[in-house]
Amino acid sequence: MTQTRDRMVDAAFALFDEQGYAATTVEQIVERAGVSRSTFFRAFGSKEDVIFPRHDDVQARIAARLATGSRETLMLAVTEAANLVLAQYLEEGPLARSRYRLTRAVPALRDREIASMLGYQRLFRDYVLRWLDGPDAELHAELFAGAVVTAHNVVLRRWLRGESGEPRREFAEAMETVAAVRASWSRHEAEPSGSTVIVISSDRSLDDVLPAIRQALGE
Amino acid sequence: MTQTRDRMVDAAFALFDEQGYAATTVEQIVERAGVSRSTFFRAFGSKEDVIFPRHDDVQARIAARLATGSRETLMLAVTEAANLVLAQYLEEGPLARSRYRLTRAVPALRDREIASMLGYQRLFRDYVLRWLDGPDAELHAELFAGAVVTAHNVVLRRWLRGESGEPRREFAEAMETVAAVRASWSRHEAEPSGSTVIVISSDRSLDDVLPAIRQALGE
DNA sequence: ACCCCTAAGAAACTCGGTATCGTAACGATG
DNA sequence: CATCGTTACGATACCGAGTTTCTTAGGGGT
Repeated sequence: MTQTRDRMVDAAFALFDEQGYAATTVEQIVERAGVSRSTFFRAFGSKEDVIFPRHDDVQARIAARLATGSRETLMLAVTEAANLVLAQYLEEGPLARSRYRLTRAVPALRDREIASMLGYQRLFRDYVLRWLDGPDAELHAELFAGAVVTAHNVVLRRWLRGESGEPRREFAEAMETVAAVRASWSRHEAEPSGSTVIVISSDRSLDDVLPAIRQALGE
Repeated sequence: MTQTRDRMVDAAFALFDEQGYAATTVEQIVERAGVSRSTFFRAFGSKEDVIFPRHDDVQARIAARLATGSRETLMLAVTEAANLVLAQYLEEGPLARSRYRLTRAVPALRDREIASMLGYQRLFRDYVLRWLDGPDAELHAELFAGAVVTAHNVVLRRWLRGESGEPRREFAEAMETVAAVRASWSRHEAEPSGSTVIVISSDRSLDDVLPAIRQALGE
């Protein structure tokens, strides 16, 4: 039953809040939840896993979302996949906040969460790599996936700390920065023609130079 | 003594190679090294730590390198700091290769290594953040630090797999890509004047449009 | 010869995690 | 209705990592 699972999660978080993570034994958790030790380890596998009860879910949902898509919808697919992660945290509400307190206090749990984020990042990277080519495809895929996860984490942490009221919008904005990053190299690998990025130095101001360029392009 | 430490490291890696990580007990390691269990845990703290014997060293050396520097030498400082990590691995030689095999095979160790890399990344981020400002400083610092570590890891993994003969040069090249990424947003926060990045779409070819732009700028 | 400090060993204990076996509930099938 | 397989849970015993505490040996300085 998923009920007993929830009871264990609740008992665990409550005890972690009261006594701290290390000071709480699995014994105490299962006692409060009214189940046996066997049941706990069957459900979670480890004491750490009870902190991230929906991790497998999210991983599966991301994989499902990324299973579709094409080269053109790459950015959209990854953005939506990252949104799945964000949505999961937002949905958890107070539970996510409790976890944040725990992961701030206990290095082992922080590492655990980082590792799970890196799991998502690997999914993104592998997906992106399917649609990239060229000698630096590996580097580009890795940088892009890393940037997406980083953008997500920055926004997520702001929300967890209560500094953000509109995390979804903030994430969308952060992803625009990431998109700019990607644009800075994406042209080098598969010039689709019709559009070009140029970087030039000039000591004239933007307002001064822009009309001249528009005119040159329009000519 | 650092000698007993080395003996334990050698014994541990040898046994991990022979029997695998999980199947090797600390008992067996200390027996082969000719020391007591107490000594092992005093030196390493955990069975996992023996895999990353120089981690604390590197962390300290990076912190020392980053202690100096200014806004202008930011990129140089971080590049050199990342080079310290790369140099440590290259110096370890076969030991680094053994560790790579282990971290590929044992998820717990892979997570452990990822966490240590993220430790470096945090150092980079905090350092970079000292020299950035603006509303998106946090995001930019995080993205930049992440990109540096990612670039390092891509090159390092290529070397660990034996696919790279010149990792130092490859890393320098990868850092050029990272520098380009940074350039794509660094202008937005502290316009130093005299130089501008412009992104424009046009259906004309680069060869066609470039002379026209040069002329417009030179006019 | 004395003291002090550090490195190492010994032994007992806690607790997370695994393996094995037993059993109650339940639906499908004959 | 009886039987069988499956699923979920409990009970017990065991392993091994990591901690704590106490003891011992060396080594260096006053």
